[in-house]
Amino acid sequence: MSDKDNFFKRVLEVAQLVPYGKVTTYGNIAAYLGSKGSARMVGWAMNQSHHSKTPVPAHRVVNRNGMLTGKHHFGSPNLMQELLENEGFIIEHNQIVNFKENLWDPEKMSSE
DNA sequence: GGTGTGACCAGCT
DNA sequence: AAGCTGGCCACAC
Repeated sequence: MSDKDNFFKRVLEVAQLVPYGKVTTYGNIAAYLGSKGSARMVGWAMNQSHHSKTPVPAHRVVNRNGMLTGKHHFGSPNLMQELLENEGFIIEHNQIVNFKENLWDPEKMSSE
């Protein structure tokens, strides 16, 4: 395995672990990886997630406010919202209304 | 090899 | 109260 992919790939893996109808935050993923302050890196990995061979549900990853900050990176700015709404989410002003209700934490799995 | 930036977060002014 | 800067780690030029 490539050692350089440790963080980058780890973020993608966690993102792929997010179940249907659930969302997680950059900070949670970063904290789960042990680097709470590297939330930016999580977003960066998401940017490269398009480059990743594996399909990454980046639309299930939002910021701490539940806002679709990265919707602009999905190819279509409304694509992210459509995907979330398709999973039963309620988006208002680019923000997930029931975000907190469907918030999923990687640490909560504790299946490591 | 140094500088800048990036889909963020939290603290300080 | 709101705005801004710093900090974190990795990648591109």
